[in-house]
Amino acid sequence: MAGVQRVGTGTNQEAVRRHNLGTLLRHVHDSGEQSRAELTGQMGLNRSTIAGLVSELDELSLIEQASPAVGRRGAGRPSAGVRIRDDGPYVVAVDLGVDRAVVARIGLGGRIWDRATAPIPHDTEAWQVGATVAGLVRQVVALSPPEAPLLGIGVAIPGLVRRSDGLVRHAPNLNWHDVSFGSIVLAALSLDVPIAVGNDADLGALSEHRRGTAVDVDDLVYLSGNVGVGAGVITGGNRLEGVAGYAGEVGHLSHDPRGLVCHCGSRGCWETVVGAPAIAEALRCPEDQVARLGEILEDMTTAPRELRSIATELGRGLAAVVNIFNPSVVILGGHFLPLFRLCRAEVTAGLTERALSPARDAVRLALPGLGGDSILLGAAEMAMEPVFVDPVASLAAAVTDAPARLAG
Amino acid sequence: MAGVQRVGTGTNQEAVRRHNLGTLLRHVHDSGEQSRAELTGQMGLNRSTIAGLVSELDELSLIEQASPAVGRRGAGRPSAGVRIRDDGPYVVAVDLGVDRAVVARIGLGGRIWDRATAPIPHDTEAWQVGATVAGLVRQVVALSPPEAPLLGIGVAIPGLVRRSDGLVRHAPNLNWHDVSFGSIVLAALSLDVPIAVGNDADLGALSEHRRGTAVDVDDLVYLSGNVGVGAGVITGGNRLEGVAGYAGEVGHLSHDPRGLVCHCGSRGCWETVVGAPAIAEALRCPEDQVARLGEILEDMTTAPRELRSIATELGRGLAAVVNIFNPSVVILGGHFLPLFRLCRAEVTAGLTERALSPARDAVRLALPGLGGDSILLGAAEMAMEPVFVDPVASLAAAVTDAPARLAG
DNA sequence: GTTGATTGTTGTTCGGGCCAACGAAATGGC
DNA sequence: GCCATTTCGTTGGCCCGAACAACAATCAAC
Repeated sequence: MAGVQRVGTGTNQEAVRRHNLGTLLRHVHDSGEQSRAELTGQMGLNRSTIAGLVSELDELSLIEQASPAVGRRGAGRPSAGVRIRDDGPYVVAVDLGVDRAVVARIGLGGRIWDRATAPIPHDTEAWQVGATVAGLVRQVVALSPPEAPLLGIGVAIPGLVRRSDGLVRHAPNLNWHDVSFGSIVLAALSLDVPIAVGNDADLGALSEHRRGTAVDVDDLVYLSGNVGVGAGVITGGNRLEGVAGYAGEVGHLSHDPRGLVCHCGSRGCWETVVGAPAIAEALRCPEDQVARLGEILEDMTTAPRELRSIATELGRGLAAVVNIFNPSVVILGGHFLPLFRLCRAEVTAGLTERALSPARDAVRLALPGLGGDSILLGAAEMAMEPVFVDPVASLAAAVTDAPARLAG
Repeated sequence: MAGVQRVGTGTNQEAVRRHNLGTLLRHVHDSGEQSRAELTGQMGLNRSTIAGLVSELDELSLIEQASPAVGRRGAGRPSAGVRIRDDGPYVVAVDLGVDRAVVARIGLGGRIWDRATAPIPHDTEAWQVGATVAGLVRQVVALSPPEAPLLGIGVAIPGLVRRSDGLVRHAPNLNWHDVSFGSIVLAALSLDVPIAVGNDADLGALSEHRRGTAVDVDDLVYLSGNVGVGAGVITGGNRLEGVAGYAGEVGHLSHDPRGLVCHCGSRGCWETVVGAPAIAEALRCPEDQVARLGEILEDMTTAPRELRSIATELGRGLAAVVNIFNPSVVILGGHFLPLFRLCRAEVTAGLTERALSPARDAVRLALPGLGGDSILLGAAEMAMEPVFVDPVASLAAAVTDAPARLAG
C-alpha cells in the first residue's frame, strides 16, 4: 500500500512506470510468448528499459524468461523469450447463459485451465443461481496451484448491466430486475475479491478483439444471438458503453412497425424477427427447445425457406448496425453463428440491400474465432483488465490462498 | 525539427512532457483563464511542475500570465492567472451548409474574431465552392495580427467524410462524390497548412462537448437536421468515428418499411420522415425554401398538426438513438432546434414510447448551447486538436505570416 | 575460422517531476 | 497598525526512469 493513487489529467513518472509495466504485460498476454527484442520494437522503448520492466515483472512472479525460441531465422544473438507463468495469476470467468452457467479458471494469457458447468432451470431466483455459481467457482479454484493469486471474478450476463456498480438492471431471459449479482456471488463464497459484471455481447466483442477474429481491428461489432439480440461494440479500440453501460441495445431497433409486439412494449423490434423465439416458431420447434436453438441449427445441413427469409431480415437489420457504427468486422455469435453458416448468401444480400455503400464496402461479416467461448473469455478479459492498468496494485488486491480459503 | 516522432505503445519522458504541455493548454482553452493553483489541482501535478509548463508555454507565445483575478475569496497569496494570448495562434473554420458557406477566424480559447459568409448556389461544382471559400479565408485572415500563427483550417461538410484523408465520399446536398475538398481549398489559396475535414454532425457534437451544453458530459449525441439527418456521437469522451469515419449515419435507420423511397435506395428511412424536405412538404412550403426551413420554423409560434405528428416521429426515432448509444444528452441541432422548441411534448412522448427505460431515464434532450455556431466552432476545435497533443510540433507546422502570404 | 549482424548487460547520462525550504502576497484577529 | 496564518511562486537538490554507449554473447553466412 505504498502511494496514494494520484488523480488528475497530468502524467507523472509513477504513471509512466505503471503504464509501461502494464502494457508490456498486456503484450505478452495478447500475443503469447514474445522475445524481448520483439517487445522492444512494439513498445518503442529502449532495450535497457525493456530489460528493467521484464525483470520487475519477473520479481512479481507474473512472467518467466525462457531460452530463445527455436526455429527463428536471421543472424544475431537470439533474444530471450518472455512468457506468462503457468502458476501465475488467474481469474475466474462466469458465463451465465439462458439455461446453464459455465465457470472457468483462466490464466493470464487466456488459457482455460479448468471448467465447470451446471444447468440453470427457468425462473430460478438470483440467490439460488448465485449459490450454484459459487459451487462451480469452488470446484475450479480447488484445482489451482496453491500459491497462484486470484485476481478477480468476471461475470457475463445476458441483460442490461449498470457500469458504475455492476448492477443487473434488467435481464429478460432470467427474469431479473435490479439484481446485484456480484454481491450475491461474493456473499455465497464469503470472499472479498474484485468482481466485475458485464453484458454478454460486450464481452464477446472484447475477447474477439483481443484474441479472436478481430485482433488487428479496432472497430467491430459482436452480435449476440441468445434469446434476445444485443450488440457489443468496440470502436477506436474502446468498448462502447454509454453513460450507464447500456449502449448497444440493437435488438429493439424498429424493424417493422406493423410487426409483433415485443416484450419491451414496442411493436416490430428486430428481435421479434431474428430472435430465438421467432426462429423457433418459424421452424415449428417446441417452445421448451428455444434455449437449444443453436444446437438445432448446428445440426441442419440445408436451410428451409422460412429460415432463409429470416436470414435476409438479419442482413437488413445488420445494415442499420453497419451504417451506425461503420465497423470493419461484424461477428455473428450465438445462434447467428449456425444461421450465418447456413444462409450466408441471404444475410449478405440483406445487408447489401440496405447499407450505405461506403460503410458496406468497409465491413466484413465473420464467425467468432473463439467459437462458443467468446463470452466466457470476454468475462475473463474484463476481470484481468486492472492488472494491465496497474500490475502492482492489482496484485495487492488479489487473493493468494484462494483454494485454502474456499475449501475452509 | 528536433526529435523523430517515436512510435509504440510504451510511454517515454518526451511523451510525458508533450502530454502535460498539451493538457495544460487544453485546460486553459476549455475553461478560459485559470489560476495556476486551479491548474495544479486539476492536473494533479506539483506546483513547481506547473510553473515549468506555464513558463514553457509562455515562451512559445501561446499564453500570457495575468495579475491575480479580482473578486476571489479566502486567505493566502493570490495565484496568477493563465490565459490564452489575444495575438496567439488561431485557426480558420469553415462551415459548408446547404446553401451558404461560413468562414471564421477563431482563436485558441474559442473566440470568434472575424467571420465572412457567401451563398453557395445549388449544384455548384466543388472547385467553384473551393474558390469561394478561399476568398472568404483571405478576408478573415487579412484581419489577423501579423505575427499570429495560423495553426490550420477545419472544414465541416454535410456528408460522409473519410477519416484517413478527409476525402468527401458522398455529400448528397452538394451532389459531391469523392471530392478532396481540402486539397481544392489549399490549392486555391496556394498555401500549405494542416487542413482537416469532418462531418458536420460530428463537429457539432465536438464543440457542444467542449464549450456548449455538454461540457461535463462524456456521452452525447448531436443530431443534425440539415437536409439530411446525421448524428455526431461522443462516447466515453471520444468521437465515434468507425473504421473509415462514417459512423453515426442514423438518418437511414429504417423507420417505416412501407414509407417513401429514400435517395439511398431503401424505403422508409427516418430521414424521409423528419428530414427537411419531408417537413417542408408537410407544411406545404415551396421546394426552393427547403434550405431555409430552419428560419421558417423559427418564425412560427404555434405548431400545426402536421408538424406535431412529425415531432412524434422524431421522438420515436430518437428512441433508437438512445437505445443504441445510451447518451446522457441528445442535442437537437439544425432544424430540429426550432422543431423541438415548438413541439417539446410530442418529441418527448415519442421517445418515451419506444426507448428502454434504463436508457430513457439517463438521457436529457437539449438545445445546442452554441446555437447556430456549433458546427463552425466544432470545425475550429478539430483544427486545433493537434496543438493540444503536441504544442511544439503543431507550432512548427503553423504558418506565421499568413496575412502577408495570402495577400501576395 | 572469420566476419558481420543482432541482442543482452552494465554503467553512465539526461531529463522530468517531486520535495522542502524560503520569500511574497493577501486575509483576519487583536 | 501589527502579527500570525494561509496560500502561492521560486529555487535548488533529489529521485526515478528512460536513453545512450560500450562491451560481451550468440548465431548466420561466407
